[in-house]
Formats: sequence, structure tokens, C-alpha cells
Amino acid sequence: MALTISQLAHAGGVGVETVRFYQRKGLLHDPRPASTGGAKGQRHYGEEDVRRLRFVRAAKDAGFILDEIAELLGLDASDDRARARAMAQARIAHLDEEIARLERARDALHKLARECAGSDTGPCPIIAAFEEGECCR
Amino acid sequence: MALTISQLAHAGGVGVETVRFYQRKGLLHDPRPASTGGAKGQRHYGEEDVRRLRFVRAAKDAGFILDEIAELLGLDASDDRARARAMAQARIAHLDEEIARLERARDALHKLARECAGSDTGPCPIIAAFEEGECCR
DNA sequence: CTTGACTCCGTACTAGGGTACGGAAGTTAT
DNA sequence: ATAACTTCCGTACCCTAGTACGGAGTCAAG
Repeated sequence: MALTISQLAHAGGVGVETVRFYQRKGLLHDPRPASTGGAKGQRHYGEEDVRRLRFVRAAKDAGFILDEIAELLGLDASDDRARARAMAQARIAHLDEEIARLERARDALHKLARECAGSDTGPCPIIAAFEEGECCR
Repeated sequence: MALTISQLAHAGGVGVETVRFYQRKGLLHDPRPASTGGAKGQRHYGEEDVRRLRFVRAAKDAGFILDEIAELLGLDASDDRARARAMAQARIAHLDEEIARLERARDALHKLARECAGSDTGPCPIIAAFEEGECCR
């Protein structure tokens, strides 16, 4: 049942280098540091490691940054509901802000592109808008 | 009329270091390289430089990355309308993709947070979702 | 027992957009 | 004229999330 690092990486849908990166970050167990049997050679992994890696991917897809995921991994599903909820709310607020910012940019650009496509005379409205220093404000 | 670098920076709403960074990137003129009078001391700036810096900020607010802004600066408002339009379209497509990605994350998280707030019994749905490795898909 | 694939490990590099540091030279105010 | 402030300049560093590299060690099959 013992998996090699590349099998673990494959099971989690990431590359070998990413697994090692997550170990350095403390997101995945690194079966070396404190006398884990004195094995100085290759490391082997089990189901628990695969689950942990999939947790990281799922949380990342949900928009959490790696530092937050490190904290989430330490939470207990029964005991720390309030904390998990607070972290989710904070992340949602962050995502909302970012989405609003990008939408403002997108809408402004869309408007300019339409103006530019509409008339072929005079200077380009896109470039002109930037020259005025006013576009998205 | 001649502005110092800190006055230019202030006029553009950025820091001195940012102006120098933009000069290195080729976004702003760097009045040294080719015999600009042999002035080896401090540089001074005028209205043109302020306009250019504001152009950079406006284009950046519209979502363009600095390399694209460098190209936009080289376009002529009369001659290169097609190119400006194409760049705007590409940037819009990029922004749309990013917005969709963030919205998927936000909606998934919102759903989990609501579930978690709804019932105080059993394990936290947020943590449970990540443990299943399924959350946003 | 050798070959070839895999692993380990530290370090450095990528993108993107800056920010900070330290010493020298120039400028301004008293 | 001297102190105090700016500017100049290269270089290095920050963040996030990885990716790549190179040399050495290890493992399994032929």
C-alpha cells in the first residue's frame, strides 16, 4: 500500500515538485524530521497522505490561500465550526472585492472597445481614454 | 516647470521607487542614456512625463499588465486602432476567465457557509467538503 | 551487476508589481 | 559652509504558488 512520491502526486493531481513544495510549507507531512524510524532513504505514503493532499486542492479551488489552508488542516470538523465559518466569510469578502475590481475593469474596457468598433474616424477611444488618465476611475 | 522625480511621482499618485521601476521597464522616459545634454546629475520632468505616467495608471486600472502597457504606449491613436482593439478584446477575455474562476470559488464557499450556519449538529460542512476532496467542481 | 528510472535535497528561477537598502553625489536652507 | 534633505544607482528583497536544475543516492529488473 505504500505509495512513492510520484504516485501520491498523481493521486492528488499535482506534480512531484508541488508535493515537495507543500511539505516545505507544512501542508503535507514530511516523514523525515523527528526520528520516524531513522529511514534516511525514500519516503513512502499512504491513504492519509492522499486525503490530505486532496483536502489542500479542494480548499485551494475554493479560493483559500495556502497559509489559510494550513490553518484549516489543523481545525477539527466538530470543534472548530465557528472558526471555519469565519474563515469562509473572510475569504468570500475577499473574493467579492476582487470580483468587483475585475468587473469594473472589464466593463470599462468593454465600453471603450464598443466605442472604438463603432466609429472609424478620429483618434482611437481606447488610447484616448488612457491619455486622459480617466478610464475606470 | 521642471519637476523633480518626487513631484512627478506625486502627480501620478505613485511612489518615487515606482517611477524608477517604470523607467527600468521602459514605460517612462529615462532622460539619461543617449546624450540628453550630458546632464549627469538629477533629472527633471515636464508635463509630457506626467501625462505618460497617468496613461500607465489608467491602462493598469483597466486591467492591462505592464508589458501590454509598454506596447500601448507605442501605438498611435490614429494609425493603430485595430491593434488597440485586439489588445482590449484579449484583455477582456482574460478578465472574463478570471472573474468566472473567482465566482465559482465564491459561490461554492457561500453555499458551504450557509450550510454550516444552518445546522449546528454533526461535522462542519465546510471542512467535510474539503475532506471529500469535492467542493467547487 | 549494471542500467535506467526514480527519489532526495538545496538552491535558483518564473511571473507580476513593486519596495527597500546603502553609499555617493547633488541641492537647499540656515 | 555646513547640515539636512533629495536624488541617483545597482542590487536585493517582498508576496503567492509553484517549476526547474543538478548531483548524489537508491531501487527494481534484466
